[in-house]
Amino acid sequence: MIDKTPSERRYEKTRQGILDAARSLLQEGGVEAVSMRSLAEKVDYSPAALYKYFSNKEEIIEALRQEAWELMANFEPDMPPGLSMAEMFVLSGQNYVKFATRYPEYYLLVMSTTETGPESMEEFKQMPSFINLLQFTEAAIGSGQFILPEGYTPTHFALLAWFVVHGISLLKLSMMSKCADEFETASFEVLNMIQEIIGRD
Amino acid sequence: MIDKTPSERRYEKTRQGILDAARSLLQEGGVEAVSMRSLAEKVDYSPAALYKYFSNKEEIIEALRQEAWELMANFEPDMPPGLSMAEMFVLSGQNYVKFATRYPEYYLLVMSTTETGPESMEEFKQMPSFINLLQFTEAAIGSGQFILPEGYTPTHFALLAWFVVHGISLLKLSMMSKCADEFETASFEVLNMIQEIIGRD
DNA sequence: GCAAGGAAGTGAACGGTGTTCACAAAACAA
DNA sequence: TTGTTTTGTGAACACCGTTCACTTCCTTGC
Repeated sequence: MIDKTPSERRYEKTRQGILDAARSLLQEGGVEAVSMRSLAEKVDYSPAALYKYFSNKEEIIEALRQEAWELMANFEPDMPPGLSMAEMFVLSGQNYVKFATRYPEYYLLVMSTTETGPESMEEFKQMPSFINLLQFTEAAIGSGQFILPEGYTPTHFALLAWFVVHGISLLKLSMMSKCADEFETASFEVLNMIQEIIGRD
Repeated sequence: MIDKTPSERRYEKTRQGILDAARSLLQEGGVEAVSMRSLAEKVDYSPAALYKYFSNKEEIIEALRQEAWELMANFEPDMPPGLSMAEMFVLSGQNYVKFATRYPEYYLLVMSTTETGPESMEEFKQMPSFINLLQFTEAAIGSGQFILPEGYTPTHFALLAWFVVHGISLLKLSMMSKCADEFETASFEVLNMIQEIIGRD
Protein backbone atom coordinates (compact mmCIF):
# COMPACT_ATOMS: atom_id res chain seq x y z
CA MET A 1 0.00 0.00 0.00
CA ILE A 2 1.58 3.22 -1.12
CA ASP A 3 0.41 6.02 1.14
CA LYS A 4 -0.60 9.12 -0.69
CA THR A 5 0.90 12.52 -0.04
CA PRO A 6 -1.38 15.35 1.10
CA SER A 7 -1.14 16.94 -2.31
CA GLU A 8 -2.25 13.73 -3.95
CA ARG A 9 -5.18 13.54 -1.57
CA ARG A 10 -6.10 17.12 -2.34
CA TYR A 11 -5.83 16.47 -6.03
CA GLU A 12 -8.11 13.47 -5.77
CA LYS A 13 -10.56 15.44 -3.66
CA THR A 14 -11.00 18.30 -6.10
CA ARG A 15 -11.20 15.82 -8.94
CA GLN A 16 -14.09 14.18 -7.14
CA GLY A 17 -15.61 17.59 -6.49
CA ILE A 18 -15.59 18.31 -10.19
CA LEU A 19 -17.28 14.99 -10.89
CA ASP A 20 -19.87 15.69 -8.20
CA ALA A 21 -20.69 19.03 -9.79
CA ALA A 22 -20.85 17.43 -13.23
CA ARG A 23 -23.22 14.75 -11.95
CA SER A 24 -25.44 17.38 -10.43
CA LEU A 25 -25.52 19.40 -13.64
CA LEU A 26 -26.26 16.25 -15.62
CA GLN A 27 -29.20 15.29 -13.46
CA GLU A 28 -30.60 18.80 -13.45
CA GLY A 29 -30.48 19.56 -17.14
CA GLY A 30 -29.26 16.57 -19.12
CA VAL A 31 -25.94 16.17 -20.84
CA GLU A 32 -26.10 19.50 -22.66
CA ALA A 33 -26.27 21.32 -19.34
CA VAL A 34 -22.78 20.04 -18.54
CA SER A 35 -20.47 22.71 -19.92
CA MET A 36 -16.94 23.45 -18.85
CA ARG A 37 -17.90 26.98 -17.91
CA SER A 38 -20.95 26.10 -15.82
CA LEU A 39 -18.92 23.32 -14.25
CA ALA A 40 -16.10 25.71 -13.38
CA GLU A 41 -18.62 28.15 -11.97
CA LYS A 42 -20.08 25.44 -9.74
CA VAL A 43 -16.75 24.36 -8.27
CA ASP A 44 -15.35 27.91 -8.02
CA TYR A 45 -12.55 27.42 -10.49
CA SER A 46 -11.73 29.00 -13.80
CA PRO A 47 -12.63 26.87 -16.84
CA ALA A 48 -8.96 26.43 -17.66
CA ALA A 49 -8.28 24.90 -14.25
CA LEU A 50 -10.47 21.91 -15.03
CA TYR A 51 -7.93 20.86 -17.64
CA LYS A 52 -5.43 20.19 -14.87
CA TYR A 53 -7.76 17.44 -13.63
CA PHE A 54 -9.28 16.10 -16.85
CA SER A 55 -7.69 16.19 -20.25
CA ASN A 56 -10.98 17.19 -21.88
CA LYS A 57 -14.73 17.29 -21.42
CA GLU A 58 -15.24 13.83 -22.88
CA GLU A 59 -13.14 12.38 -20.07
CA ILE A 60 -15.54 13.90 -17.54
CA ILE A 61 -18.56 12.62 -19.45
CA GLU A 62 -16.92 9.20 -19.71
CA ALA A 63 -16.45 9.09 -15.93
CA LEU A 64 -20.15 9.84 -15.48
CA ARG A 65 -20.99 7.17 -18.03
CA GLN A 66 -19.01 4.68 -16.00
CA GLU A 67 -20.91 5.69 -12.87
CA ALA A 68 -24.20 5.35 -14.72
CA TRP A 69 -23.25 1.92 -15.94
CA GLU A 70 -22.50 0.71 -12.43
CA LEU A 71 -25.64 2.26 -10.99
CA MET A 72 -27.64 0.53 -13.68
CA ALA A 73 -26.06 -2.84 -13.02
CA ASN A 74 -26.85 -2.56 -9.32
CA PHE A 75 -30.40 -1.35 -9.84
CA GLU A 76 -32.21 -4.55 -8.91
CA PRO A 77 -35.90 -4.91 -8.18
CA ASP A 78 -37.37 -6.03 -4.88
CA MET A 79 -38.08 -9.66 -5.61
CA PRO A 80 -40.84 -11.01 -3.36
CA PRO A 81 -40.03 -14.61 -2.42
CA GLY A 82 -41.76 -17.46 -4.14
CA LEU A 83 -42.00 -15.88 -7.56
CA SER A 84 -42.04 -18.04 -10.66
CA MET A 85 -39.39 -17.57 -13.30
CA ALA A 86 -42.01 -16.00 -15.54
CA GLU A 87 -42.96 -13.46 -12.90
CA MET A 88 -39.33 -12.67 -12.22
CA PHE A 89 -38.78 -12.13 -15.91
CA VAL A 90 -41.55 -9.56 -16.11
CA LEU A 91 -40.43 -7.83 -12.94
CA SER A 92 -36.85 -7.56 -14.18
CA GLY A 93 -37.97 -6.12 -17.46
CA GLN A 94 -40.19 -3.59 -15.74
CA ASN A 95 -37.32 -2.71 -13.47
CA TYR A 96 -35.08 -2.00 -16.41
CA VAL A 97 -37.62 0.40 -17.85
CA LYS A 98 -38.07 1.98 -14.44
CA PHE A 99 -34.36 2.73 -14.24
CA ALA A 100 -34.50 4.50 -17.57
CA THR A 101 -37.50 6.45 -16.33
CA ARG A 102 -35.98 7.42 -13.00
CA TYR A 103 -32.54 8.31 -14.37
CA PRO A 104 -33.16 9.30 -17.98
CA GLU A 105 -29.89 11.23 -18.30
CA TYR A 106 -27.89 8.29 -16.96
CA TYR A 107 -29.68 5.88 -19.24
CA LEU A 108 -29.20 8.04 -22.31
CA LEU A 109 -25.57 8.55 -21.38
CA VAL A 110 -24.94 4.82 -21.25
CA MET A 111 -26.77 4.32 -24.54
CA SER A 112 -25.09 7.19 -26.36
CA THR A 113 -21.70 5.56 -26.65
CA THR A 114 -20.31 4.38 -29.94
CA GLU A 115 -16.86 4.06 -28.51
CA THR A 116 -17.17 1.93 -25.38
CA GLY A 117 -19.13 -0.98 -26.87
CA PRO A 118 -17.83 -4.55 -27.23
CA GLU A 119 -15.64 -5.42 -30.20
CA SER A 120 -17.40 -8.72 -30.87
CA MET A 121 -20.47 -10.65 -29.83
CA GLU A 122 -18.17 -12.98 -27.93
CA GLU A 123 -16.91 -10.04 -25.89
CA PHE A 124 -20.47 -8.84 -25.41
CA LYS A 125 -21.51 -12.18 -23.98
CA GLN A 126 -18.78 -11.83 -21.37
CA MET A 127 -20.21 -8.60 -19.99
CA PRO A 128 -21.49 -9.04 -16.42
CA SER A 129 -24.91 -7.56 -17.08
CA PHE A 130 -25.52 -9.89 -19.99
CA ILE A 131 -24.18 -12.89 -18.10
CA ASN A 132 -26.74 -12.17 -15.41
CA LEU A 133 -29.56 -12.15 -17.90
CA LEU A 134 -28.22 -15.23 -19.61
CA GLN A 135 -27.92 -17.24 -16.42
CA PHE A 136 -31.50 -16.41 -15.59
CA THR A 137 -32.81 -17.55 -18.96
CA GLU A 138 -30.66 -20.69 -18.80
CA ALA A 139 -32.19 -21.53 -15.45
CA ALA A 140 -35.70 -20.84 -16.69
CA ILE A 141 -35.21 -22.94 -19.79
CA GLY A 142 -33.29 -25.66 -18.02
CA SER A 143 -36.09 -26.11 -15.50
CA GLY A 144 -38.61 -26.37 -18.30
CA GLN A 145 -40.50 -23.25 -17.29
CA PHE A 146 -39.54 -21.48 -20.51
CA ILE A 147 -39.78 -23.37 -23.76
CA LEU A 148 -37.90 -22.31 -26.87
CA PRO A 149 -38.35 -23.65 -30.41
CA GLU A 150 -35.81 -26.17 -31.57
CA GLY A 151 -32.50 -24.73 -32.68
CA TYR A 152 -32.55 -21.72 -30.39
CA THR A 153 -30.45 -21.18 -27.32
CA PRO A 154 -30.96 -19.28 -24.06
CA THR A 155 -28.75 -16.60 -25.65
CA HIS A 156 -31.44 -15.97 -28.23
CA PHE A 157 -34.07 -15.45 -25.63
CA ALA A 158 -31.78 -13.26 -23.53
CA LEU A 159 -31.18 -11.12 -26.59
CA LEU A 160 -34.89 -10.91 -27.24
CA ALA A 161 -35.50 -9.68 -23.72
CA TRP A 162 -32.67 -7.20 -24.05
CA PHE A 163 -34.00 -5.82 -27.32
CA VAL A 164 -37.48 -5.41 -25.94
CA VAL A 165 -36.54 -3.57 -22.77
CA HIS A 166 -34.17 -1.28 -24.67
CA GLY A 167 -36.79 -0.61 -27.30
CA ILE A 168 -39.33 0.26 -24.64
CA SER A 169 -36.93 2.43 -22.66
CA LEU A 170 -35.63 4.41 -25.59
CA LEU A 171 -39.04 4.91 -27.14
CA LYS A 172 -40.42 6.00 -23.80
CA LEU A 173 -37.72 8.65 -23.45
CA SER A 174 -37.87 9.89 -27.04
CA MET A 175 -40.79 9.46 -29.36
CA MET A 176 -43.36 8.42 -26.75
CA SER A 177 -42.32 10.87 -24.06
CA LYS A 178 -45.54 12.83 -24.40
CA CYS A 179 -47.61 9.83 -23.35
CA ALA A 180 -45.03 8.03 -21.27
CA ASP A 181 -47.40 6.69 -18.60
CA GLU A 182 -49.90 5.25 -21.01
CA PHE A 183 -47.05 3.85 -23.05
CA GLU A 184 -45.52 2.20 -20.02
CA THR A 185 -48.66 0.32 -19.10
CA ALA A 186 -49.06 -0.88 -22.68
CA SER A 187 -45.44 -1.99 -22.83
CA PHE A 188 -45.75 -3.85 -19.52
CA GLU A 189 -48.68 -5.75 -20.99
CA VAL A 190 -46.38 -6.75 -23.81
CA LEU A 191 -43.79 -8.00 -21.32
CA ASN A 192 -46.51 -10.10 -19.76
CA MET A 193 -47.51 -11.43 -23.14
CA ILE A 194 -43.94 -12.54 -23.86
CA GLN A 195 -43.85 -14.36 -20.58
CA GLU A 196 -47.07 -16.17 -21.41
CA ILE A 197 -45.96 -17.03 -24.91
CA ILE A 198 -42.62 -18.40 -23.81
CA GLY A 199 -44.16 -20.26 -20.91
CA ARG A 200 -46.92 -22.06 -22.79
CA ASP A 201 -46.33 -25.56 -24.07
CA MET B 1 -54.54 26.54 -58.86
CA ILE B 2 -52.91 29.80 -57.89
CA ASP B 3 -49.96 30.41 -60.17
CA LYS B 4 -46.84 31.54 -58.40
CA THR B 5 -44.93 34.66 -59.22
CA PRO B 6 -41.32 34.34 -60.38
CA SER B 7 -40.12 35.69 -57.06
CA GLU B 8 -42.12 33.06 -55.22
CA ARG B 9 -40.61 30.39 -57.44
CA ARG B 10 -37.14 31.72 -56.76
CA TYR B 11 -37.82 31.81 -53.06
CA GLU B 12 -38.99 28.23 -53.09
CA LYS B 13 -35.98 27.18 -55.14
CA THR B 14 -33.36 28.59 -52.79
CA ARG B 15 -35.32 27.20 -49.86
CA GLN B 16 -35.02 23.78 -51.45
CA GLY B 17 -31.37 24.45 -52.16
CA ILE B 18 -30.76 25.07 -48.50
CA LEU B 19 -32.53 21.86 -47.60
CA ASP B 20 -30.51 19.96 -50.19
CA ALA B 21 -27.28 21.26 -48.70
CA ALA B 22 -28.50 20.45 -45.20
CA ARG B 23 -29.38 16.91 -46.27
CA SER B 24 -25.96 16.48 -47.79
CA LEU B 25 -24.22 17.74 -44.65
CA LEU B 26 -26.39 15.47 -42.53
CA GLN B 27 -25.54 12.37 -44.51
CA GLU B 28 -21.85 13.20 -44.59
CA GLY B 29 -21.26 13.96 -40.95
CA GLY B 30 -24.40 13.39 -38.91
CA VAL B 31 -26.60 15.99 -37.32
CA GLU B 32 -23.75 17.83 -35.64
CA ALA B 33 -22.18 18.55 -39.01
CA VAL B 34 -25.22 20.65 -39.91
CA SER B 35 -24.32 24.14 -38.74
CA MET B 36 -25.73 27.40 -39.99
CA ARG B 37 -22.27 28.54 -41.01
CA SER B 38 -21.28 25.41 -42.94
CA LEU B 39 -24.73 25.41 -44.49
CA ALA B 40 -24.37 29.04 -45.58
CA GLU B 41 -20.93 28.25 -46.97
CA LYS B 42 -22.34 25.39 -49.00
CA VAL B 43 -25.13 27.42 -50.60
CA ASP B 44 -23.00 30.57 -51.04
CA TYR B 45 -24.97 32.75 -48.69
CA SER B 46 -24.12 34.51 -45.49
CA PRO B 47 -25.34 32.75 -42.34
CA ALA B 48 -27.77 35.58 -41.68
CA ALA B 49 -29.45 35.07 -45.05
CA LEU B 50 -30.67 31.62 -44.05
CA TYR B 51 -32.95 33.26 -41.52
CA LYS B 52 -34.94 34.78 -44.38
CA TYR B 53 -35.88 31.23 -45.38
CA PHE B 54 -36.10 29.43 -42.06
CA SER B 55 -36.89 30.98 -38.72
CA ASN B 56 -34.19 28.95 -36.99
CA LYS B 57 -32.00 25.89 -37.27
CA GLU B 58 -34.55 23.61 -35.66
CA GLU B 59 -36.96 24.34 -38.50
CA ILE B 60 -34.38 23.08 -40.98
CA ILE B 61 -33.72 19.98 -38.91
CA GLU B 62 -37.44 19.42 -38.57
CA ALA B 63 -37.84 19.54 -42.35
CA LEU B 64 -35.14 16.88 -42.69
CA ARG B 65 -36.85 14.84 -40.01
CA GLN B 66 -40.05 14.97 -42.01
CA GLU B 67 -38.18 13.79 -45.10
CA ALA B 68 -36.59 10.99 -43.11
CA TRP B 69 -39.96 9.93 -41.77
CA GLU B 70 -41.44 9.67 -45.25
CA LEU B 71 -38.43 7.88 -46.65
CA MET B 72 -38.67 5.40 -43.80
CA ALA B 73 -42.37 4.80 -44.37
CA ASN B 74 -41.76 4.11 -48.06
CA PHE B 75 -38.77 1.86 -47.48
CA GLU B 76 -40.43 -1.46 -48.18
CA PRO B 77 -38.70 -4.76 -48.77
CA ASP B 78 -38.88 -6.76 -51.98
CA MET B 79 -41.50 -9.33 -51.05
CA PRO B 80 -41.15 -12.47 -53.14
CA PRO B 81 -44.61 -13.83 -53.94
CA GLY B 82 -45.97 -16.77 -52.02
CA LEU B 83 -44.44 -15.91 -48.69
CA SER B 84 -46.13 -16.97 -45.50
CA MET B 85 -47.15 -14.38 -42.93
CA ALA B 86 -44.33 -15.56 -40.71
CA GLU B 87 -41.75 -15.09 -43.43
CA MET B 88 -43.15 -11.68 -44.26
CA PHE B 89 -42.91 -10.71 -40.62
CA VAL B 90 -39.24 -11.58 -40.45
CA LEU B 91 -38.50 -9.86 -43.74
CA SER B 92 -40.24 -6.66 -42.63
CA GLY B 93 -38.34 -6.62 -39.37
CA GLN B 94 -35.04 -7.14 -41.15
CA ASN B 95 -35.97 -4.39 -43.57
CA TYR B 96 -36.55 -1.98 -40.72
CA VAL B 97 -33.12 -2.69 -39.34
CA LYS B 98 -31.63 -2.36 -42.79
CA PHE B 99 -33.09 1.12 -43.14
CA ALA B 100 -31.47 2.18 -39.88
CA THR B 101 -28.20 0.72 -41.12
CA ARG B 102 -28.33 2.35 -44.53
CA TYR B 103 -29.48 5.76 -43.31
CA PRO B 104 -28.24 5.98 -39.73
CA GLU B 105 -28.47 9.79 -39.58
CA TYR B 106 -32.04 9.72 -40.87
CA TYR B 107 -33.00 7.03 -38.43
CA LEU B 108 -31.43 8.79 -35.47
CA LEU B 109 -33.05 12.03 -36.54
CA VAL B 110 -36.50 10.45 -36.51
CA MET B 111 -35.82 8.82 -33.16
CA SER B 112 -34.35 11.91 -31.51
CA THR B 113 -37.58 13.81 -31.24
CA THR B 114 -39.24 14.49 -27.93
CA GLU B 115 -41.49 17.11 -29.43
CA THR B 116 -43.14 15.49 -32.45
CA GLY B 117 -44.40 12.34 -30.75
CA PRO B 118 -48.06 11.42 -30.24
CA GLU B 119 -49.94 12.89 -27.28
CA SER B 120 -51.65 9.63 -26.40
CA MET B 121 -51.56 5.94 -27.26
CA GLU B 122 -54.83 6.46 -29.11
CA GLU B 123 -53.17 9.04 -31.32
CA PHE B 124 -50.18 6.75 -31.77
CA LYS B 125 -52.40 3.94 -33.00
CA GLN B 126 -53.72 6.28 -35.71
CA MET B 127 -50.28 6.82 -37.20
CA PRO B 128 -50.00 5.34 -40.71
CA SER B 129 -46.85 3.37 -40.05
CA PHE B 130 -48.37 1.70 -37.01
CA ILE B 131 -51.65 1.06 -38.78
CA ASN B 132 -49.70 -0.81 -41.44
CA LEU B 133 -48.02 -2.98 -38.87
CA LEU B 134 -51.28 -3.52 -37.04
CA GLN B 135 -53.20 -4.55 -40.14
CA PHE B 136 -50.53 -7.10 -40.91
CA THR B 137 -50.66 -8.65 -37.45
CA GLU B 138 -54.47 -8.62 -37.53
CA ALA B 139 -54.41 -10.52 -40.79
CA ALA B 140 -51.85 -13.00 -39.49
CA ILE B 141 -53.77 -13.59 -36.30
CA GLY B 142 -57.16 -13.62 -37.98
CA SER B 143 -56.02 -16.30 -40.40
CA GLY B 144 -54.76 -18.40 -37.54
CA GLN B 145 -51.13 -18.27 -38.65
CA PHE B 146 -50.12 -16.33 -35.54
CA ILE B 147 -51.47 -17.41 -32.20
CA LEU B 148 -51.56 -15.11 -29.19
CA PRO B 149 -52.32 -16.06 -25.58
CA GLU B 150 -55.80 -15.30 -24.36
CA GLY B 151 -56.44 -11.71 -23.40
CA TYR B 152 -53.95 -10.19 -25.84
CA THR B 153 -54.77 -8.29 -28.99
CA PRO B 154 -52.99 -7.81 -32.33
CA THR B 155 -51.97 -4.42 -30.94
CA HIS B 156 -49.88 -6.16 -28.31
CA PHE B 157 -48.03 -8.17 -30.88
CA ALA B 158 -47.56 -5.17 -33.14
CA LEU B 159 -46.04 -3.32 -30.20
CA LEU B 160 -43.78 -6.26 -29.46
CA ALA B 161 -42.51 -6.25 -33.02
CA TRP B 162 -42.04 -2.50 -32.89
CA PHE B 163 -40.06 -2.68 -29.65
CA VAL B 164 -37.80 -5.40 -30.96
CA VAL B 165 -36.89 -3.74 -34.24
CA HIS B 166 -36.27 -0.42 -32.52
CA GLY B 167 -34.20 -2.07 -29.84
CA ILE B 168 -32.11 -3.83 -32.48
CA SER B 169 -31.71 -0.73 -34.63
CA LEU B 170 -30.72 1.60 -31.85
CA LEU B 171 -28.36 -0.86 -30.23
CA LYS B 172 -26.76 -1.57 -33.58
CA LEU B 173 -26.09 2.12 -34.12
CA SER B 174 -24.89 2.88 -30.60
CA MET B 175 -23.54 0.34 -28.18
CA MET B 176 -23.04 -2.50 -30.67
CA SER B 177 -21.65 -0.39 -33.51
CA LYS B 178 -18.23 -1.96 -33.18
CA CYS B 179 -19.57 -5.40 -34.02
CA ALA B 180 -22.56 -4.38 -36.10
CA ASP B 181 -22.43 -7.22 -38.62
CA GLU B 182 -22.14 -9.98 -36.08
CA PHE B 183 -24.83 -8.29 -34.06
CA GLU B 184 -27.15 -8.11 -37.04
CA THR B 185 -26.98 -11.81 -37.79
CA ALA B 186 -27.66 -12.62 -34.14
CA SER B 187 -30.61 -10.24 -34.04
CA PHE B 188 -32.05 -11.70 -37.23
CA GLU B 189 -31.95 -15.11 -35.60
CA VAL B 190 -33.98 -13.61 -32.79
CA LEU B 191 -36.54 -12.30 -35.28
CA ASN B 192 -36.80 -15.81 -36.67
CA MET B 193 -37.27 -17.20 -33.20
CA ILE B 194 -40.15 -14.83 -32.51
CA GLN B 195 -41.80 -15.93 -35.71
CA GLU B 196 -41.46 -19.56 -34.71
CA ILE B 197 -42.72 -18.94 -31.21
CA ILE B 198 -45.74 -17.00 -32.34
CA GLY B 199 -46.53 -19.45 -35.09
CA ARG B 200 -46.43 -22.67 -33.06
CA ASP B 201 -49.62 -24.05 -31.64
C1' DG C 1 -39.07 55.52 -67.42
C1' DC C 2 -39.04 56.63 -62.78
C1' DA C 3 -39.70 56.97 -57.91
C1' DA C 4 -41.35 54.51 -53.77
C1' DG C 5 -41.43 50.51 -51.11
C1' DG C 6 -40.67 46.02 -49.92
C1' DA C 7 -37.84 41.80 -50.36
C1' DA C 8 -33.22 39.81 -50.28
C1' DG C 9 -28.76 39.73 -48.57
C1' DT C 10 -24.83 41.10 -45.56
C1' DG C 11 -21.18 42.39 -41.86
C1' DA C 12 -20.71 42.91 -37.38
C1' DA C 13 -21.90 41.89 -33.17
C1' DC C 14 -23.75 39.18 -28.75
C1' DG C 15 -23.51 35.51 -25.84
C1' DG C 16 -22.56 30.83 -25.79
C1' DT C 17 -19.36 26.50 -26.50
C1' DG C 18 -14.51 23.54 -25.88
C1' DT C 19 -9.77 24.32 -25.63
C1' DT C 20 -4.90 26.33 -25.39
C1' DC C 21 -1.16 28.96 -23.60
C1' DA C 22 1.74 32.33 -21.53
C1' DC C 23 1.91 33.83 -17.22
C1' DA C 24 1.29 34.44 -11.97
C1' DA C 25 0.79 32.50 -7.43
C1' DA C 26 1.21 29.09 -4.26
C1' DA C 27 3.29 24.86 -2.40
C1' DC C 28 7.07 22.12 -2.08
C1' DA C 29 12.16 20.79 -2.06
C1' DA C 30 16.94 21.81 -1.25
C1' DT D 1 16.08 31.24 1.44
C1' DT D 2 16.46 29.79 -3.07
C1' DG D 3 14.94 27.14 -6.86
C1' DT D 4 11.47 24.08 -8.84
C1' DT D 5 7.24 22.07 -9.53
C1' DT D 6 2.37 22.20 -8.98
C1' DT D 7 -1.89 24.80 -9.20
C1' DG D 8 -4.61 28.30 -11.03
C1' DT D 9 -5.90 32.17 -14.14
C1' DG D 10 -7.05 35.72 -18.01
C1' DA D 11 -7.05 36.23 -22.48
C1' DA D 12 -7.40 34.47 -26.60
C1' DC D 13 -8.82 31.18 -30.68
C1' DA D 14 -12.11 28.99 -33.36
C1' DC D 15 -16.34 27.46 -33.41
C1' DC D 16 -21.74 27.73 -32.53
C1' DG D 17 -26.99 29.96 -33.18
C1' DT D 18 -29.02 34.22 -33.60
C1' DT D 19 -30.09 39.34 -34.16
C1' DC D 20 -30.03 43.79 -36.22
C1' DA D 21 -28.93 47.93 -38.61
C1' DC D 22 -27.76 48.58 -43.08
C1' DT D 23 -27.25 48.17 -48.13
C1' DT D 24 -28.67 46.33 -52.54
C1' DC D 25 -31.82 44.63 -55.53
C1' DC D 26 -36.33 43.78 -57.53
C1' DT D 27 -41.14 44.86 -58.06
C1' DT D 28 -45.00 47.66 -58.08
C1' DG D 29 -47.73 51.97 -59.16
C1' DC D 30 -47.66 56.02 -61.60
